Amino acid sequence: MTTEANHPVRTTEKSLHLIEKLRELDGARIHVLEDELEMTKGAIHNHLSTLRTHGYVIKEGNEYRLSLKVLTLGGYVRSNYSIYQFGRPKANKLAADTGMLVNLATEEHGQSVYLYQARGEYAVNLDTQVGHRLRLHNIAIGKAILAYLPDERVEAIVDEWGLPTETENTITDRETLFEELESVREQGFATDLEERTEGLCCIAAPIQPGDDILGAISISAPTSRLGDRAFDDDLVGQVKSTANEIALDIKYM
Amino acid sequence: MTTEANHPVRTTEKSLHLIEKLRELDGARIHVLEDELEMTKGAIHNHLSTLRTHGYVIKEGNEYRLSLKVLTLGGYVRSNYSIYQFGRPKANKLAADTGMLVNLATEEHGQSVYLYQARGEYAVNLDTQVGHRLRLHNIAIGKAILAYLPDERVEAIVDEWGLPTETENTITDRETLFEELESVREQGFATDLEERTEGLCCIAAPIQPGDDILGAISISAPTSRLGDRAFDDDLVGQVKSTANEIALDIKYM
DNA sequence: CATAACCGTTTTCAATTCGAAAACAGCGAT
DNA sequence: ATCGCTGTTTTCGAATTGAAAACGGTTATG
Repeated sequence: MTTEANHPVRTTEKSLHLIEKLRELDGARIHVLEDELEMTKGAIHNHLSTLRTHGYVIKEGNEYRLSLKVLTLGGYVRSNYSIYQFGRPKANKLAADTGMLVNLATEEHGQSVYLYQARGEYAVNLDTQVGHRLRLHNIAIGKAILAYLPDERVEAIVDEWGLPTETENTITDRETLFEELESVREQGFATDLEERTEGLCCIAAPIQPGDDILGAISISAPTSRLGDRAFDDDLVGQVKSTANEIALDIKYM
Repeated sequence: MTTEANHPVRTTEKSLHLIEKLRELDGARIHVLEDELEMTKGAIHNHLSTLRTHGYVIKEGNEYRLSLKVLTLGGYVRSNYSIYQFGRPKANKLAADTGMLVNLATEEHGQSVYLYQARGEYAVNLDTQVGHRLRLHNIAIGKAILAYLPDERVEAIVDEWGLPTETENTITDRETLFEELESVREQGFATDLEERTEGLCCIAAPIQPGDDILGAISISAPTSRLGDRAFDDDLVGQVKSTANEIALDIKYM
């Protein structure tokens, strides 16, 4: 899967590098960018002015930074995902019913991308936010997605992103991963037992209205809370049926 | 306030036009873009391939569309706003306490940009979403912001965006607007009584940790519900004190 | 089933445009 | 008042873009 343009537009690439760098540095002055990128200050100035004219960049004093235009754009893109449109109200309900943190995510470029979060009364505060991208192998949402992708796709994703260790519970070899995915398919849901974050567990179910997997929904909670309540409240059942409802809404929309 | 680059990078502008168009059309094929933009298909192909290499565009069959990379970027930009960082937990609490829809917004380019929404138990479903941009003159959040901007800034914003009618309650002349803003300053909060949307009312308070106004927080509810509960629950007081808490958190962070 | 129409991709090369370098201007510090 | 630092502007040679045409793959049509 090579995505090299065979006739790349170099000028556009320079602008994109500039955008990346502004993000990385949370804004910067021109002479700083001059050191970071291989461009002269005259060129940087031209690019930044152009991006500014079009509303992508804001200048405060001599500091340039990305504007909220990207947030606006991102909102538009997100609103086209049926899993977001139909999943949002269901995620709200699941959060209200369980009191937990509910996540809605899809797959892009072999990563999970968080589309929405709903917070119940006792929702944990996590490092994950809308737009964040995580690897798929060590989170419940990720494994719920991987389980319903073709094997060769999973192989390619593991090739690209690896199986890096995050906690002592992280799955780090392919064989174990494929066994796990098989058991996800048998059970219809995936779990994350402190595989990415110490003390945090998740339960996820796939959202699959047709042949293709569109994403997954999960609940996250501290290990103690999930352990206590998982069976009493049939949390697994709630997550699975929410995922099913979303899938049905999408299928017959 | 002219933001014309005096040496614009035309190639970058072409890519940006392409991005805008993809957003507008929610994705498109090359020959459609050829009709919409003044570019040949060869050029469009080069630009799209370049944007794709860098992850901004996705190709599905022969259809090109914007990827979630912009959502990711937008998330990073948003997380740099202190009003978001500190306002998010407070907005969650206000939503839980009042059961309503809570909005957090800032100003950019003379518009309001929604940074966050928190949903209480009885929150209305609205057309506003994170990232959306609205005019300032006919929403509570907007007037709460305008009231604490310098007069000449307000004038400039009205010059740029006008005071278009949305409902019969919309303020449409400058004099009334400035009177309203004066009363917002006296009272320390702003209201929207069906000025943008029939049947919807809002209460907003400014977030101003220092000399500059950073944004505002509001609650939205159907006219009937707000009317019933506004006085009983001292909703105005709750919104104002939440705004104050956020401002203090930011000031002494 | 053959053929045509259509459309995305590639190639070539002339015209455009970009940006390196240098000069300028504005601000802050000394 | 002067110097130094940086952002902006200008100029013009060099790099790159993209118009046009050819190609090739896919879908529609007779």
